[in-house]
Amino acid sequence: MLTNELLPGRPETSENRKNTRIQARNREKILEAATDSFSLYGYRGATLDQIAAAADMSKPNLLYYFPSKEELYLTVLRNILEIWLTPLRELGQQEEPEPAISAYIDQKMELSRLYPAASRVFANEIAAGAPILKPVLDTYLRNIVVKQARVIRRWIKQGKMAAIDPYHLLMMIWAVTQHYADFAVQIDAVLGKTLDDKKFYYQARKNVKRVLMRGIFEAAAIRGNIKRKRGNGRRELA
Amino acid sequence: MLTNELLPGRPETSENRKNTRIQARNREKILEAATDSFSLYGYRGATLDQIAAAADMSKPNLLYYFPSKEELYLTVLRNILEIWLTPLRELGQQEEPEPAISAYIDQKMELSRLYPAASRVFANEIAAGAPILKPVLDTYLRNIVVKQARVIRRWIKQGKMAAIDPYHLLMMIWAVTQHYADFAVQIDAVLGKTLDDKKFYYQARKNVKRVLMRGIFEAAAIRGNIKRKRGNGRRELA
DNA sequence: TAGATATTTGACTGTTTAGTAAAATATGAT
DNA sequence: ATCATATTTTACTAAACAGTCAAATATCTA
Repeated sequence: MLTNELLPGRPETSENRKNTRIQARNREKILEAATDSFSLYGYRGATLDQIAAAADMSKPNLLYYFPSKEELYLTVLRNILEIWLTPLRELGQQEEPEPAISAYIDQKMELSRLYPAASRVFANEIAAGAPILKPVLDTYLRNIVVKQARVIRRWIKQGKMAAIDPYHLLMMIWAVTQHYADFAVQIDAVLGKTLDDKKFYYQARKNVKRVLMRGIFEAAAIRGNIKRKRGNGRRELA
Repeated sequence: MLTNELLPGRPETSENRKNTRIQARNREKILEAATDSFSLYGYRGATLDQIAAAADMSKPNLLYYFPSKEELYLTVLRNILEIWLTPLRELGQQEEPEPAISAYIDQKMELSRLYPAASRVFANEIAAGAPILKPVLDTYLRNIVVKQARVIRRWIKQGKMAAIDPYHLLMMIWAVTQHYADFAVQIDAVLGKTLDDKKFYYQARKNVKRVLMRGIFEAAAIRGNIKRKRGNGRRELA
């Protein structure tokens, strides 16, 4: 697993993990309960008593599977990172920007639908100053983003999309798609809908893509950019 | 103050608040420290000891000004609501959509720049299931949003903007603008910049508006919408 | 079925938490 | 300066917290 190296603590290996059915089932139950608790209350606000109760076992039993609250949190974060980074790595591997960005938005929306609690754990970790993830963001995430930004910049130079700064473009996509998970309660309060509602999910995705894709690929903007870009030699965008 | 009625607890009145200079100064110091703490750790994760230390006073002294942790949190939330709802109320009061939405995005970006910690407290409250704000979201926020959505729908019918569902449109604006506050640490880790950097702030705003405004006001999309809308009598958008 | 090992739990510890009580100190008006 | 009142602090409580320990129970293998 790639993310094993990205975070401290003792990752799962065949040596320190007993591979019984009970182990697998209970670890899964605990991780689910922990993701929910951390997503609601953050690392400090979540309690092992509560997580243990939600996983239907005693606290010492939970600590039999995860030696400490921090180790449990690290495991949750590792899983989230794995899920979150995969689509981003694939973004720049495609030839044409339109299907690439369209697919990326689809994937991010799907993640918000499938793992809303995980999204909130991530958001919480960032809001808390990323005490655990900071080193990963500084190095690993940064590298991926820089790489994807280069690809996007090439697409812009080729006149295939509007001259949007790649970094802000990526952040906008993250912001909009993750919003549906992170602010699900607010959306539910105002509209009475969540992404679990299929119709609402498709409607959200359609509107998001309509605005973003038009904003990025509007013909006039692309032509205008090429003309302007010819005039000066600056590499900096936006 | 409008938001006094929106949340429970004892709001500030001239009767229960002594209007001395010391009161005003210390209450302000406490609210600043509390906003920081709540933004980092959420309601449950924040501690009065820490807040008191950050405000340079003993915990009992803090409790002299705010009778409980919850009352302190309520006061912080009340301030945030006041700041956050004002621009939204003004959005639909203008005649033309383009300057209205443009100004709204500007205002939201400005709030993210000026009050990033407040933005994170709000995000945290929502992520935690909005235990306090739920009633406000269900009624007050919902009413404002429904009202603004009606105005936006009228603009669309008049062919002044593309047929984006007003609710999703508002959420996209919230998502993108608040992202710069809520994920400031991530942005700083990847780009080495925050909204405190003036150049970065203007660059962020320019790119955000470029994508969103084009997505909403692209000429072809608006014309296309009018033609389509003429064909059928459906009111539902998107 | 017996023995070894894996799993689970009740009872506990030391620490941190929100909040209290009462006394000490500072401030402002006369 | 004096007194009433406002502010601050020290010492405390009860509950909640992460984590330990040893004993009890379940499961698996021979």
